[in-house]
Amino acid sequence: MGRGKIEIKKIENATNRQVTYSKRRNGLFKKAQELTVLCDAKVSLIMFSSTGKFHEFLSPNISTKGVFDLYQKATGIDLWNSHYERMDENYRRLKEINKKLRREIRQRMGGDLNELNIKELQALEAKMDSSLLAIRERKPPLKRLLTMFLGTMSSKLKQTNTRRR
Amino acid sequence: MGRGKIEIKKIENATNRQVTYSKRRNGLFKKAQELTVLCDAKVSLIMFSSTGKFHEFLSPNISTKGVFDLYQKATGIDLWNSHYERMDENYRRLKEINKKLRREIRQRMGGDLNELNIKELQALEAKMDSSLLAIRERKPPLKRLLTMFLGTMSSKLKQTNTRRR
DNA sequence: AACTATTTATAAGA
DNA sequence: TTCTTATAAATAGTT
Repeated sequence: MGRGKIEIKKIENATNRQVTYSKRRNGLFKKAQELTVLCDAKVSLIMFSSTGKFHEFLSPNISTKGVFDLYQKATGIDLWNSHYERMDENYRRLKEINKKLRREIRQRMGGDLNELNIKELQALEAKMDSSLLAIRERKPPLKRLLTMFLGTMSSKLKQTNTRRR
Repeated sequence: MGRGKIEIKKIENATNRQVTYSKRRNGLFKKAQELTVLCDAKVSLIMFSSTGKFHEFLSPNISTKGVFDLYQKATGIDLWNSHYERMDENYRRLKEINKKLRREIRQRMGGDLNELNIKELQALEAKMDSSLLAIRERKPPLKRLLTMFLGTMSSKLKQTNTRRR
């Protein structure tokens, strides 16, 4: 639609490409706007030019985060999922490390201090287990789990260090 | 563009609205496709009809995740923000724990084994530092950092356990 | 889902 | 960039 028909292939001249991008971007935005109003639709249109310039259109009364959430519901692709999978994986790894540390401590040291450490570690593990249960139900941030784990670990170390002095 | 001019306002008749949505949606997708090819642009177009039906167009050689990452860079609105903040925070906490563990080991044990551990831990820490630098530049998954840390930790423990037997 | 009279978008030029 | 305008393309109303 113009003075001549054009083939749909990359415009090699960078200036022409830029001009066409600018014109057609406006056209696309206008169409998106019209669709939004005419059909009461939600539209998210995000574009990056070949030079990396960013432009977006977003229907009123929706946010990018909102689109993102709807997208996940619609596609079943949970972009946050890998996050929680990693959390689980890290939890298992921490637990494994925990076991090895406990074994190492048992091998290296004897006596009440060792026993106390084991008890503390067991209590920690129970805490982590229940915490993980809660997380699996409601998926709160990783932060909470690690804060709990590291906080307990930290105070344990402080105690044992103090005890030795 | 049609038999008559229309006003841009919500089409009240639900059937007409649906028909228009379908027609214009196809038009928008075609335009998005053409823009992608002509201008070598990256386009993400996500739409939800008034009845909640989902449709999307995505330029080849980009993912929805990729668009969101670019979106964040462009806008400064970081939807994954808390994720990476947590990663940084966890890194600092792990490093702190690391220091405490090293101090504890130094206090509890002496000899070559201890020196070796310190060297290994220092090497680990250097690895983590450079890894974190890379992460701050390119933001790869948390997994990579932790896998590196835990993997090294794990093999270190295996070595020290074996050495004792 | 097709058709087609019209409106709208836009390619090329200024 | 912005405007102009001849022409291509999209689509509103109809079948």
